Amino acid sequence: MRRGLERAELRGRITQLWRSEFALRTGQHWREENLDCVVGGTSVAFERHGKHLLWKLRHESEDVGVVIHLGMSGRLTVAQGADARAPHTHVIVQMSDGRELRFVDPRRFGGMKAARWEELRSTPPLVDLGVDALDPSFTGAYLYERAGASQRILRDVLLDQTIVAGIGNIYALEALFHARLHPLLRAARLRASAWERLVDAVSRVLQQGIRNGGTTFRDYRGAAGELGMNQRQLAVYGRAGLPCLVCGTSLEGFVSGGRSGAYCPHDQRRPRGRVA
DNA sequence: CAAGAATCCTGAATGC
DNA sequence: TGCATTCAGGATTCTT
Repeated sequence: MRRGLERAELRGRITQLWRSEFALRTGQHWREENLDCVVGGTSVAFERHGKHLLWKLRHESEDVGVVIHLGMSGRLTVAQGADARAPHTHVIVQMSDGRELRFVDPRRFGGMKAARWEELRSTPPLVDLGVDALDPSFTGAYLYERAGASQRILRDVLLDQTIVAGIGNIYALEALFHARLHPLLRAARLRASAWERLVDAVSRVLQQGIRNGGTTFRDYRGAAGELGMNQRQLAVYGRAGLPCLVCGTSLEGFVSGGRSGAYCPHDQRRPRGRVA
């Protein structure tokens, strides 16, 4: 998403902001959305930390930013002002060149908020996030330090954005498969070498996802509206009951914490048989 | 503390 | 065909 927006080269000035009558994510961090403060600003760059997109703007010699989270069904697209608005369009940022950045989100689990750049980086939700999953400082040693004593299952450790930011259910399950680790294994039972393996697998599945333009089951689209292709490469997510692509064993499904998952009972064995 | 459930929403798919 | 139920790339908040 970030790369697609960067490619769109939104270098003009923000002339106006339009919002639908519906709120996006409500809750502590998004309460003071302050979106109107971007009007008059000029786009500088799009950055990212985990699943949070950061739009950096210059406004009267001051750095201002917008944090965007797509939630489950959020989409950002760059459109011409005259283009028809998709259903569930909730925010439109109009640019001086006639283009618009549009936030479309049927379920409204996504969020947007604006503030001065430094404030944005030093307050929730950004300040609560762990290291980015693709940052070189995300290492086996780091994960061991943060989760090595935890009784939580590995899948949930990977989903905890305060430990490592940027991994969702799909990529967590895929990474565990590639690291040959059981998703329901308690974190405290892992050895140092396995943590390294897991970090390596996370990096590989995320980079593959980016190369393939994202994973589109239903809602995800790139900045130009294009579909992702990564759903074709998934080894375990959504494949419970189907044969493992490596060994042919029927993949096992599970539900934990209200979220479903799958793994190969042959390739992702539990070290000592006991599990969650 | 941490694990689990309920919650915020809509739409697609499935079941009867 | 129509209506009800279930489930979904997420995160927060409350309860146990």
